[in-house]
Amino acid sequence: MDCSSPLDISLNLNTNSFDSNFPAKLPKKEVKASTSGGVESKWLVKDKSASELREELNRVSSENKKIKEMLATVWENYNALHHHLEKLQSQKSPEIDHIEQPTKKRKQDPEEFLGFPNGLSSGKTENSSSNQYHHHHHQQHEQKNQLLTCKRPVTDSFNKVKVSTVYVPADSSDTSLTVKDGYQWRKYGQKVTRDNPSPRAYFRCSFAPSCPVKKKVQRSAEDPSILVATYEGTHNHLGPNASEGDATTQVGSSTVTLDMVHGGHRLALEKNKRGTMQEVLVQQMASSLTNDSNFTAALAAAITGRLMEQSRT
DNA sequence: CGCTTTTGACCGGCGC
DNA sequence: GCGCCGGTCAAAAGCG
Repeated sequence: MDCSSPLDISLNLNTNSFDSNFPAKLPKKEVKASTSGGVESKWLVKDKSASELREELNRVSSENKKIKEMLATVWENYNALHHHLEKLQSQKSPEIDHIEQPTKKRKQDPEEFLGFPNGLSSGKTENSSSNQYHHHHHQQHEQKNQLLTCKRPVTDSFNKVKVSTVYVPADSSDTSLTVKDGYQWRKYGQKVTRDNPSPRAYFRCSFAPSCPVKKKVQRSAEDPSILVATYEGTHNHLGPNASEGDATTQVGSSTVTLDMVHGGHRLALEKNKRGTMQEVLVQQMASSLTNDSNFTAALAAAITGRLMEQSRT
């Protein structure tokens, strides 16, 4: 995994200062030293209003504590979800299909679509998908619809087309719907969908037709700074720049590896129907943390870094 | 000149 | 059957 990133994504939410006795213990001089610029002079000048400062410090530290707790909860939820998912995958549970949502809708909402049960592995080990492609994409299409609509009973074709969803932070001013993942893609269509003002781009692997993989990229309706890439199928060749199965995403100068295959902690935020509650919880927490998209992005990057760190140890 | 992207047309599934 | 919608096709334009 390539997680060396030029981007500074250290969890800079005062987690370094999460030492429980941080606020009480810290002498004012240290506070002064740890702050910078104009803020520093402010601290110096207001030396006499120490009680005010202490109050503010306490307030900030309690906020930090809350954030820390939230992150811990997110992490717990993530782990729980992850374990659950692994269990399901190992069992190849057939009943995964008929959980909730007996929706009569023709198609699921995009956000629901993102909660695709099969979404976790881009299938490095799965190569049966390539077999069916030369029957043409109709079959694939059928299977996909089968999956989407939950209309028919589960058959063993269920697992043939791997679908995974990857959330990639991207500059919201960047209108190009490109997610660099080490593979070469050829765009074959673009559509504006009903539930999302931003268009959806359709890509095929440039190795097509021998490689059946397709991807859809669309800006998240909720958070325009996030690109949602949906991969369908499995590459039957090695990627030109990346190890197979890893989606190495370059955002600006930073490189974030989105490992969708290995058992370790994944960076991609992926939804599972059974994990929807957790996901919603996470999102609510996230939105309650801030309305500032910059903060959100920084937080996401920070969490990503932490997850990566832990997954390596 | 060949490859890629753009974009309107077309197709098939689905709900009403 | 009709209209809506997502997905795909394919001709034209763009680009190196």
